[in-house]
Amino acid sequence: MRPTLTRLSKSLLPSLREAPKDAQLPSHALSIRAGLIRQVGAGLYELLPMGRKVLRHIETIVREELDAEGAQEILMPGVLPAEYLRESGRWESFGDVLCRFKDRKGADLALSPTHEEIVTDIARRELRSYRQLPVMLYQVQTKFRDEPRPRGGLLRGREFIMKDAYSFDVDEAAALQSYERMRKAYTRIFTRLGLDFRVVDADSGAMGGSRSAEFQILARSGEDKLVTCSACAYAANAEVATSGTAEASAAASATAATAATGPGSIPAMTRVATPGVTDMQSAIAALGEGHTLDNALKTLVVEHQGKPVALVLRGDHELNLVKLSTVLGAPVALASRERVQALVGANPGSIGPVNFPGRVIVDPQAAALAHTSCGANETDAHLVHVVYGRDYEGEITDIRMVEAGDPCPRCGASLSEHRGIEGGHIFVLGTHYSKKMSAHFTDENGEELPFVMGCYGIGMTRLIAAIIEQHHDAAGIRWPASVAPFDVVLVPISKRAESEEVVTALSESLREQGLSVLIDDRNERPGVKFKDAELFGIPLRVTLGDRGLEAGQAEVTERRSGETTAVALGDAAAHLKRMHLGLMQGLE
RNA sequence: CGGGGUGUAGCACAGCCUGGUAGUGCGCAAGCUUUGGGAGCUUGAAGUCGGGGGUUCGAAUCCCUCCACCCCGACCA
Repeated sequence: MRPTLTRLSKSLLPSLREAPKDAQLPSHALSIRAGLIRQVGAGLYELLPMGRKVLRHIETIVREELDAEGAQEILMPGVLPAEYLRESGRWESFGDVLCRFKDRKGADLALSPTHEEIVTDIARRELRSYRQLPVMLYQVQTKFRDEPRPRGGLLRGREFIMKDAYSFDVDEAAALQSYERMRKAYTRIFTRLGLDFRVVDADSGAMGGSRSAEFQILARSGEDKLVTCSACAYAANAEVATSGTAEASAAASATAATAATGPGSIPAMTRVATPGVTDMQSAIAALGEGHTLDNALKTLVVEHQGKPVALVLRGDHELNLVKLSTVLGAPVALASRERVQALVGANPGSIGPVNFPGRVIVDPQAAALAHTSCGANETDAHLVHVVYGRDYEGEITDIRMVEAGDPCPRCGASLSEHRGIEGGHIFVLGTHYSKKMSAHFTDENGEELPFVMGCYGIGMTRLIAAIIEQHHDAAGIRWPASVAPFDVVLVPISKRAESEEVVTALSESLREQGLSVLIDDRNERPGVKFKDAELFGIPLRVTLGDRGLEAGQAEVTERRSGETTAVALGDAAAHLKRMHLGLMQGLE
C-alpha cells in the first residue's frame, strides 16, 4: 500500500487555538485542539481523521505483536443477551456499570463491558480436545461501561475501544505460559509505542484470578498509585503493594507483647474521659503530652455479613481497602458514622479494639506499638497504656497502604511512589468462567476438564491519551514516529511559481521512500502553518520558502528537538528517510 | 452516590447583582492590502441566552423545576 498523501486544504483536520474549558489535562486539551477528537456526551467521543490515523497505527502494532504470538483475531458482538451474563453471575454483580436494556420482544440485553462470557461460549462450542489447545483469541472492539465518573477525554471514557484477548489452556502451567507470552508481547507493544511504563503486580480481583500484572504508563495525571523499588525489580500497584515493614513489625509485635506482660513494664490500661472527641486529631490533643498520631491506634469499622469488623491501624497510617477486601473475601466500604454508632454503640471517634463487639483485624505495625492508646467503644472515652496481647488481640494481617520511603519487601531498599495510567492488564483467570459455563475439553486420558483461561486487555483509545501525556510540550503534541498520523508535513510558504512543482515532486519522492505526507496547502500565513505543524506533532517538517528555494534547498525541522537543517532539494527525500529511520530507533 | 461549579454564535468569554432592542475577541464569508512564527482595514453571516413553568407591561437577568456538562470526594473515626 502506498503511504498516504493528504492535502490539508481538503481535509477535516480542525485545529483550535483555544481548548474548551472542560479539557484540563494536556492530553485532553491537545487531542481536541489538534483535531483528533470531539466530545459527543459525557465519556463519549468521536475520532476525527487525525485521531483515527493514530488509533490505526496503534492497532497495527498491537496486531503485529499478537499475531506473532499465534493469537487469532475475531470479532464478537457489542450487544450481549443477558443469559450469558446470568451464567457467570455478572448480570447482577456488574451493578450500575452494566448498561442494560430490552429489545422489542422484551428480552434483556446489555452493552458489552467485556467479553469473557461470549468467548467462553465460543470455546465450549468449538473446542473439544486438548489437541486443539492452546488457543488465543483477540478482538479490537468498542466497550461500554457506565463509569460513575468519566474524565480526561479519552483517558476514561464510558465508551472506549479495547483490545481484549483470551487464552484457553489445558492446565495452570500451560496457562502461565500463555500469560508469559502475553506479558512479553505487551512489553514489545508498549515499547514500540514509545511509552515509559512499568509492569506492576496488581489486584487480580474477586473473580478468582490467580495472577495479574498491569502495564502502567507513568504520568502525573495517572489515576493509579504505584510503588517501585529503587534497587530491585519490585513494582506494584499501591492497592496490593506490601513493604518490608509488614513482616518486620509482625515479629516486633510479639516481642512487645511479651515484654509488656513481664513485671515492672507498662502500667495497667486506664480509662480517660475525652469529651467531645470525634476524630484522631482531637483524641491526640485530648490525651495530652506524649500522645502522637504514630503511637496511637486508629480503629475503622466496616460492616461485613451484617456484623461490625474493627480495623486497627497506626494513627498515621492509611487503610488499603483492596487488601482488606481480599482478607474478607468480598468488596467492602467503610461504615457510615451513623452505622458505626448503631453497630458499636459509640461515637466513631471513640472506637477501639479493646472489648470490641466483633471481629478485630490488626495491621502488624499497629500491633507493634508497645504502648499505645485507643478509643474505649464508649462515646467520649479513650484508653491509655494499651498493649497488644495483654489488653486486646486480633487477626494480624497487612491492611495498610504502603507509603513512599517504606522498605522494599524483596530487598529492603527504599520504595518510591509514582502515578500511572493503566494501559494494559493481564490475568490468569483459571477456571472461574469455564466452570460456571461448563466449558470443557477432553484430555489425553479421556477426562473432561474445564479450560484454564487467561484474559488480556489494552485500552486502545486510552493509549492515544497516554501517549500524548508523555509526549507533548508547550507548542503541542510530539508523536513518537511509530504512531504519528503522518511522517512528514510539507509547509510551502513561497509564492514562487516553482513552489507547487517542488511540493508535488518532493511529496512523490517521499512516498517512494515509504513516508506518509501531509501538505499544508492552505492559503495561510507562515506563522499559522508552523503553529499547526507543531500542534499536530508530526515528527518531521519540511519548510519550502523563498529563502531555501533560491538556493535549491529545503529546510527540515525535527519536531522533538526543534533542530532545523538545510538540505539540497534533490537529496531531501533520502535525507528525510534517514532522519525518520533515526526517529524509529527503539520503536520497532 | 455526596459536595462544588458551569450552561449566552464554532471556540473563549462579558452582560445577570440593580429586568427595558444580545455584546467582545478568535474563527467563518467577501473585498483590498499583507506574506518566514497564530496579519491589517472594510463589509457581512451566524445566537430557541440549556429545556419547561412562573412573576412582570416587559425576563439572558428574578423565582420554581427539569436536563446537560465539568471538577473534587466517595478511606481515616
